[in-house]
Formats: sequence, structure tokens, C-alpha cells
Amino acid sequence: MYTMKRTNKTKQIELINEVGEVAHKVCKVCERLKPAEEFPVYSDGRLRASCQPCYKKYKSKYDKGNKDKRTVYSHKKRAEELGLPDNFTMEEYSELKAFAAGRCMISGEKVKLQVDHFQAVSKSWLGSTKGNLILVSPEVNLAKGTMSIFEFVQSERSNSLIDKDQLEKTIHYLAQANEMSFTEYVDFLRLAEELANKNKEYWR
DNA sequence: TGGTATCTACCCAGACAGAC
DNA sequence: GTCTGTCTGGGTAGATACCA
Repeated sequence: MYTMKRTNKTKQIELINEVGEVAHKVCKVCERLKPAEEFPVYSDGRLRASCQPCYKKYKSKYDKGNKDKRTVYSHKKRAEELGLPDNFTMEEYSELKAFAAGRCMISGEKVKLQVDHFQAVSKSWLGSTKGNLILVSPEVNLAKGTMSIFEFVQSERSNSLIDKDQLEKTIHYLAQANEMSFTEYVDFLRLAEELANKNKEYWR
């Protein structure tokens, strides 16, 4: 035997059992009467207004509409897990996209872009920061892999994938982001690579 | 050939600030 | 106080390539 009740704010129908618990509830979105188990619960035990499938649809829509946030978050997280600098922000990601203007920051190709580390995080030296993240084409990203930019430039895999002017512009941008001159930044990258390699050898 | 590394895309649970 | 929308944090799967 149930008693019927309406929630205070959304006026949804709830069926209360003999021990005073919500047994069934009408979903706010699909308006179907469903068992309490089909509703997500808050930490205090209350049921959400929308049922699991409706809530799932809502979450999925939210994630799709906030891809940038997820991208920034996942890159920060990876750097954090590796104990590397991880202070990249949404504003900096927006600046980076504005700078790239839809073009790969290495090949200059106008395609769908992916976020890549100028010096790979696997080098365990530079992390997810404004001065180390770039937007590149999937092709460049895959070809570059774990190589540093110097290794990539010298490798055969970079054949036809590097636009010299574009790369120069990118290095200028990253140098500025790191508050350095072009040459200072190149020296810094070389030093970072050297230290990363020594670090790798030491732990081998 | 399996493990590892680079990503994107998607799913899910729960916390929290602010509106009502 | 209740409830919602937003946000954070954790996870998995799949594509591709390299390396031991």
C-alpha cells in the first residue's frame, strides 16, 4: 500500500511505502512512473528529479557541449600524474586555439586539430603548461609520437609534415608564453631535452 | 607480438553554488 | 530547506604507432 505525495519544488508525484521511503517516482523529463532504483541519488539519499536514462542523456549532452573543458582537464591530469607542471587553463586553451586559427601549428594544414605537448610528457620534464602545449593535425601528432621537436625535425617521419614558417611562428608564440626570446626558448628546449635524457639514463 | 605511449570520445558518480 | 544545473574527478574503449 502506497501513499501519494508531491515534491515541494517540482511537484513530481512520489509513491511512499509503509516505512516512509519513496518506492516509485514520476520522472521530471520523461514523465514516466518508475521504481526508486531507477533514479540517481544524492549523497544524502534523496532521489534526483530525472530518471537514470534521462539524467544520462543530460550528462552526455553536457560533455559534448564542454569538450574544451574535458580536453584541458585530461591534459592537466596526465601531467599531474607524472609529477610535471600542470597549470594549463581554459583561457590559455582559448588563446592557443585563437593563435592556431584552425591550422596545425607544425604543418600549417587546416584540419581538425589535436592537443600535443611540444616536448612530450614522456620525457618527464615539461608538463601541461601554456608554453608546452600546441595544436597539431592527427597526422603530425602520430608521426611525432614521443619525439622532441628537434628529434622530429631530424627524423624521416617529419618529411612533408613541417611548414618552416609555421613552425617558426609557433616557436615565437611558445617563447612569448614562456616570457623568453626566440633563441632563449630554443636553448631552453635543448637544455630540457638534455636533462630529460640524462634523467632517463640515470633511472635506467 | 604484447606492452606502452600518444590522443579523442564517451560514460558515470558525486559535490557544490545558487536559485527558488 | 529543497532542487537544479554546472562542474570535477575517475574510468573505459578505440585508433595508431613504436619498441623490446
